[in-house]
Amino acid sequence: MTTATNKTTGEKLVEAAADLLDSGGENAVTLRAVGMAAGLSHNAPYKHFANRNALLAAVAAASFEDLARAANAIRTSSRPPAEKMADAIGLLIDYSQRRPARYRLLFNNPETAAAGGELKERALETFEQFRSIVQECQEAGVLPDVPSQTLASLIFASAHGLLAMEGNGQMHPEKGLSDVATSMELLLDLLSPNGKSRR
Amino acid sequence: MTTATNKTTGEKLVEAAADLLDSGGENAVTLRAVGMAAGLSHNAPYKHFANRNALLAAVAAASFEDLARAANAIRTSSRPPAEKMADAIGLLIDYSQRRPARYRLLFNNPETAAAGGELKERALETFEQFRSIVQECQEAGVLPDVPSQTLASLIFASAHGLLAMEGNGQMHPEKGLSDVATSMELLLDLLSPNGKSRR
DNA sequence: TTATGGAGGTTGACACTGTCAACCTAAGGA
DNA sequence: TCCTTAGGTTGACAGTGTCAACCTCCATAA
Repeated sequence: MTTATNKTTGEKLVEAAADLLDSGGENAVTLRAVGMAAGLSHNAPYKHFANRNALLAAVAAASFEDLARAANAIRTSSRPPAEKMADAIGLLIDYSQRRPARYRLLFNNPETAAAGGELKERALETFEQFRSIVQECQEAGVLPDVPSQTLASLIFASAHGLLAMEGNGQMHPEKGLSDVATSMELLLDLLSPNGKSRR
Repeated sequence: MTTATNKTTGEKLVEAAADLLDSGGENAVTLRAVGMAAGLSHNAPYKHFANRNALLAAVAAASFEDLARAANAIRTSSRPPAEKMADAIGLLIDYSQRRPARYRLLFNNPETAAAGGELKERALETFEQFRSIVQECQEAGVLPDVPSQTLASLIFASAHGLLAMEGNGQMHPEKGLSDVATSMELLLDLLSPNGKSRR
C-alpha cells in the first residue's frame, strides 16, 4: 500500500488529462486546463510532453494498460472460455459507455494511430489478451478453427464497429436492431460450430 | 447535361469543405479556408450555416447521399447476391481508403451523431441499401436466417470496425492478420450456412 | 566549498480559430 | 417609391497550441 503513492508530475498531468477527457470530452482537454488541474501554469505540460498529441498519447498508453490488466484478470479467471469471451466483450462495452471520449481516443483516433512506440506496444498487449481468450474458445470448440489472430480481429472489430455505430447514433433499436451485447451474442452463436442458430 | 450546372453558394461551400476535408483532413476545414476556397470572405459560411458543425453535417449528408447512390447501383445490378455483398463491402473499403477523413466524419464522429434531421435520414437511406443486399443474400441461402436488420448491422459493423482498426494502425498484418477485404470474406464464409470453413 | 548546468517551472507573446456584432448593398414586393 | 431582407463584408473578441525567454533550484564535478 505504501509503494510509490507519490505521483510524478508527468503522471499527475496524464491523470488530469484523463479526468478532463472523461468529464468533458476531447475538447475539454486543453493544455491550460490540464496545467491548472495539476496546479501548474498553462505551459507546464510542455516540460513533460512535446505537444498536446504526445500528452494524449500518454493518456492512451496508460488507459490501454488499465484495459490490458482488466482483460488479463478475465483471461486468468476460472470461468469457462465462452464466458470469458462474454466478459471480455462486456468489458469493452462497459468502457465505451462509461468513458466514451477515452474509448474514442483509444480506438478511433488517427493521431493515436500515428504515435508508435510505447502506445503501440500497450495496444498490442491489450489485444493479445483478447486473442488469447479467443484461442481458448477455439480449443474448447465454441469458435471455429481458423487463425486465432484473424478471428480475434474479426470479433473485436465487430464489437468495436457496433459500439461506434451506437456512439454515432446509428443503431436503430426502433427498427428491431438489438443492443450491442445482444448483437455480439448472436454473432458468437452464428460463428459457433454448434450454435443454436446453426442449421 | 445542362440541368442545374449552376451551384448554390451553399452547395459551393459544402463542396469546398468536402475538398478540404479530403485533401487536408479535418483540421484543414476551417471556416476561413472554406470561405476563401469558395471565393468569399471568412465569415460568409455563417450566412448559410449556423456554425462549423452544421457545415460539416451538410458535408456528411451530401456524402451519405453519394454513398447511398453508389450502394443503390450495386443493389440494382444483375449480379448474384453474394457478389453484391462483396461489392458493397468493397465500396465501403474503397471509400475509407480514398477519403479517410470523410469516412471518419460519416461513421466516426460524435458531432455527426448529435445532428439529427436531414443527416440522419441520409444515413438511414444508405444503411437501408446495405440491409436490402443482406436480405437478398439470406433469401439466396448464403447468409443465415436471422432478422436482416440485425445481421446487416453486424456485418456492417464488422467492416466498419476492421476499417477503424486499420485506420488506427491497429491491424497487425505482420502477425498474420490479413487485410480488411480478406477478413470480411472469411466472416461471410463463416456466417454462411454452407461455408467452406464450416465443419 | 564552490560553480555550473540542466530539469522543471514561470510569464508573455504570437498566429490562428470559431464566433459575434455591426455595417453595407442590391433586389424585389408593398 | 420605399423598405425589408438575404447575402455579403469588415472588425473585433476570447480561447487555443505553441514558441521564446527567463527564473530557480539542486545535484554533481572541480
